[in-house]
Amino acid sequence: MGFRALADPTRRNILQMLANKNMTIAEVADNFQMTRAAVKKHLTILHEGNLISIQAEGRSRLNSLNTDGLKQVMSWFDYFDGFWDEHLDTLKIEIEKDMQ
Amino acid sequence: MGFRALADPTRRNILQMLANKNMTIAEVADNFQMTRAAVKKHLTILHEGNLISIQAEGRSRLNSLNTDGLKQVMSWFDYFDGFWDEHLDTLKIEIEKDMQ
DNA sequence: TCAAAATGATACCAAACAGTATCATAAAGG
DNA sequence: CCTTTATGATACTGTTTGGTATCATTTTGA
Repeated sequence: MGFRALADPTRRNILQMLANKNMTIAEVADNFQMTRAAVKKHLTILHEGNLISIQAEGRSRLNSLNTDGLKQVMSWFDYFDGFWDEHLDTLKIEIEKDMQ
Repeated sequence: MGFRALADPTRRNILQMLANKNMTIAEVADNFQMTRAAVKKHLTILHEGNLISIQAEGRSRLNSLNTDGLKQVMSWFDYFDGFWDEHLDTLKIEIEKDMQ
């Protein structure tokens, strides 16, 4: 699953950047302190996690969000859909607060 | 963020188990091959990621899902809400397929 | 065609991680 | 009390990860 790709804050940051604009490796790297090679590794991991697409254009690679991959990760949480209704933890806490 | 806690498949598995039933450490460990100590480490990481709550009961610890933490992680994806509308990648692909 | 630009690839390192093994506590039950 | 049960804590190990440094490859433009 793409969850491993989401574990690193730099990679989550990259995804948010790519939501606003498709960027080459160099462009992405400009937004970080680390070397371009390190950024490229992150992009590779994001690609392996199906969270971004990489399109070759001449000598550069244009990175863009992979909608399907993101949605697929999000859909993991669907498993808990039934849970939200059954266990209203937050509500219970609020009620207990009121009773004090 | 709790994303790191979600990176490991064992931990995602544990969360799904806890969605059905609150369990002690030993109970959770019964569902895996690894040692109880290893499972407990995973539970600790899940707790640090605010994805589960641990309630002491006598000499045992009852682990349960932390609704708030889960929702918080899910809400990270809200950042991309606007993206789904603007970039209909999947739709575009389908149209291109039809035109062939 | 040659140098710069963009990336690929690889070796390397320190830190983090998953897991085991082992011993120490704490609480229940008899 | 004493033993069992459930957990805490720690040391140790192999692997992965995030990052750098370095060199190779490909494309572009003068």
